Amino acid sequence: MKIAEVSTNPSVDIALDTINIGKQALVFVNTKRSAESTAEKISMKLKTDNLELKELSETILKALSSPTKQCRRLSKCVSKGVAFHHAGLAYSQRKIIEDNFKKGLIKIISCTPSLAMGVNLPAFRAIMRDLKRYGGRWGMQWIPVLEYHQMVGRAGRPDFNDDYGEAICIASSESEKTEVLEKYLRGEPEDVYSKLAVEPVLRSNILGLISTKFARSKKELLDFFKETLYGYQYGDFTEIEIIITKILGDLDEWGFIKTDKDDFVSADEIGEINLRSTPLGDRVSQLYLDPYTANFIITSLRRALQKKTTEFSYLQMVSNTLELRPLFKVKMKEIEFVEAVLNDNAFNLIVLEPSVYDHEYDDFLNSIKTAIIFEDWMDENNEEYLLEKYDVTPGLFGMKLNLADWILYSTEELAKMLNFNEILKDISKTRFRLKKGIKEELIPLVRLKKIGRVRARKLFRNGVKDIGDVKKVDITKLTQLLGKALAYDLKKQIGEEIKEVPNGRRKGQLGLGKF
DNA sequence: GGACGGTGAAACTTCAGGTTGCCTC
DNA sequence: GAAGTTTCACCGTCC
Repeated sequence: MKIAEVSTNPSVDIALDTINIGKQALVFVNTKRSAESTAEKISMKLKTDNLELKELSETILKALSSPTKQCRRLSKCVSKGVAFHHAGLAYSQRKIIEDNFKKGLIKIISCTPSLAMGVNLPAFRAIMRDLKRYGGRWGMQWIPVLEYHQMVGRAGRPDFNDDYGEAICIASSESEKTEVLEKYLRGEPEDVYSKLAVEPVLRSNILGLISTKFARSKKELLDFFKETLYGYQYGDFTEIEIIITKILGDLDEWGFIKTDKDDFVSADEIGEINLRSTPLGDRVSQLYLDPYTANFIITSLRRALQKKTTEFSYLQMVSNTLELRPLFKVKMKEIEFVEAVLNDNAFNLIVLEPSVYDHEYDDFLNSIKTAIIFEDWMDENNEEYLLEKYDVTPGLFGMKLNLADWILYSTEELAKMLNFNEILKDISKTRFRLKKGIKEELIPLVRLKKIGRVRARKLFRNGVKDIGDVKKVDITKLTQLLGKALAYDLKKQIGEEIKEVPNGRRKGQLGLGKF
């Protein structure tokens, strides 16, 4: 098969050819940046004046309260029927792209593996530009065969009367071509390994089994794991026993379980030791927290009781948990700035700072940067600001925000269990402000339904600063600020019923949607 | 003469992804 | 390891 060479870039050419034959394609690349630039390159070769696409492009641009450069770039591509797709996109934008690719409106998506892993979006062609990916200190690595299968599996849309699909790998040389053939076309996929083998998961599961009284002794625990895929793969049970014993020791030390070791038991009996979870352990298990993280939080909170803390202290603690990884990385040019913030906050931190020479130090700095970003969000900076300043995309940020909220919720719960009442308020306040992305002064307003950070700030700027002000303010002024429906709704929320003047929108009448 | 803009090569920087809790309209 | 981005030297043009 011969494909017209329109550009110097084979994947662009194949994508354009796909459009020419009236089909759709997915282009898989190995970085977010590549996904964007490839989509851009393809779209630049295209001309369309499709009205539907134009509308779609507008919707995408307006997905966030203020568009980021990422939104603008995506919107521009979409106006030509091309899109990029990766975890950095806002959730709503991802959804729009997926839906409109299914509908056939968007012809090409250039994407990272996010698409192959998640949603099922079949296309006539799956173009695999990159089969290698950066793997840290191992340099560029071939991606797993399983992942290759995921991508190939997207080729062909039986429901669109395609009786076949095309999966195309792009090799940069003759030798690479041979390698691809050997590894992916003729090669065997890797074995599937149990996820239980990851220590945090194992820890959580052991605590869970004890907490639910599913396992009452080490022997019962061992029996359980022997039956799992994990036990099957590990094969050597003495090895498993050593790991389980170590974890039990940790759980005991952290106060999440109790063993009967205080009573005298002989070595033979040790397998029969009675295991019980403590109320604290039960809560940790209910919260789905990794016990290691739970212990980390508790020790940090103990430190918080001893010293002056700020909201930054808690944000940094949260950023330092395993759950939030991978963190936002400190870029070369940011090191100085991040270290300066670290110095300013050093006295308030409740997490011990590792030595500069420690290999953990990098991640510690990353946790500072992540906390800085959270703090900026609480200071009411928007997604556009975060992208410009830190190169943090809305999608990834949203994900971290959600995680941080969960960890702060768990922190709150643990503090309650331990009666750390002095700091409880600070934790809740931090969580609330982070979740809403607001300064302290907006807290009362945001508690109202349908009032988020943007509307609350608007009200505040216009002198409506709390519930009392909402009561006092004239309905006309409120309508000016928020629109009629919302203004009346707000008055209603605070228990003030105002008769609606006629000529308003009738009940059940809806505005025109975007589609 | 100097400000400005375009161009291309060299230097530099960075690199995929996502499940968990709980609540509320 | 490679792509994408930034930087910088160089040159031409215009006022």
